[in-house]
Amino acid sequence: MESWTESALEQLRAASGRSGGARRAVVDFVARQDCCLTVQEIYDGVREESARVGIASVYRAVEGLVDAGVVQRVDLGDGIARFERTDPADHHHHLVCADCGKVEPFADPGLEAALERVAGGRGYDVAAHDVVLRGACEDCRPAS
Amino acid sequence: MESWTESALEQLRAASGRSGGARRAVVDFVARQDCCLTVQEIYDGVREESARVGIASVYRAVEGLVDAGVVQRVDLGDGIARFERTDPADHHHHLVCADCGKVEPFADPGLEAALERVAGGRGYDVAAHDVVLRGACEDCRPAS
DNA sequence: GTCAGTGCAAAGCTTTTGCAGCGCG
DNA sequence: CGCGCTGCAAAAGCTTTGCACTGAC
Repeated sequence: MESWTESALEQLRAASGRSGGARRAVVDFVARQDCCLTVQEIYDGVREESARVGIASVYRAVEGLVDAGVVQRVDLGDGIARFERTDPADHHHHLVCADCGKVEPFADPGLEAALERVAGGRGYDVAAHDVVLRGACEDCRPAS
Repeated sequence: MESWTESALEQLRAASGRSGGARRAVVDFVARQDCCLTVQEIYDGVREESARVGIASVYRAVEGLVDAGVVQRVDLGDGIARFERTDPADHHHHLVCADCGKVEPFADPGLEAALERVAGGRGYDVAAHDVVLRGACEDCRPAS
């Protein structure tokens, strides 16, 4: 399988012709994440390994990756944007604990099927969908 | 049917004992809306009919209404929070046009059923869910 | 060599907080 | 008639933009 990293860098290069160090560092870091991260988290993570990366470059890199379709934005309701790889092999949505803020990914074929059906039944040409479930996680639930 | 307005004001009063003019104006305005609105839109709308309402009071009123469960926050992916009535009789989700930004509500029983199934199958005690579909609306689609 | 990409800093948004005073209950 | 709600203004995030400079092609 072709690595997501290569594919992402290719997309960026196709879109603009170049790909500097910051973009490469962001792509490399995001490639190793399993779930969505805030820009601040990406910035911190990239800074820890590479260095001398401005947060503005992270925002710009992420924006380019979203436009290229290899990264998607996720809003969990706290007003901070999160981003994660668009990985067809690991399509998932998010469970957010209303109490402790924990975020867990989940996948459900039945849900996806229902979403496909909705998309097909409208005049809309649906390109993407997001689902966020909010509630109390196992740890927070017993604490009544 | 008991009006949503009365119920909302009751909830506010129960939570804090009082309900000043700004809160009443916000509740009254939101009660007449069919879909989600930004805080700025609520502020503008309330200012047009009532007057002398600070935007901070709109934020505070909305926060109280969300805590009371009569209003819910909706994130459509543009980084601006939207709010709408929690109306069990008109449960819906949102279609957002990636091109023109138009927002349309939609409802789908099959999707709701799938969501219930997902919620039931987890250790999570799911209290709410949001679904956002993104794509090109009928008006924007032909314009390739 | 050129010009997109970059880092820093400053500006722009939305949203929150401080505070004196009004007004609901 | 007390205490919470209110409006205004200032502050606090998150995000974007301006600008000179670097480095990829």
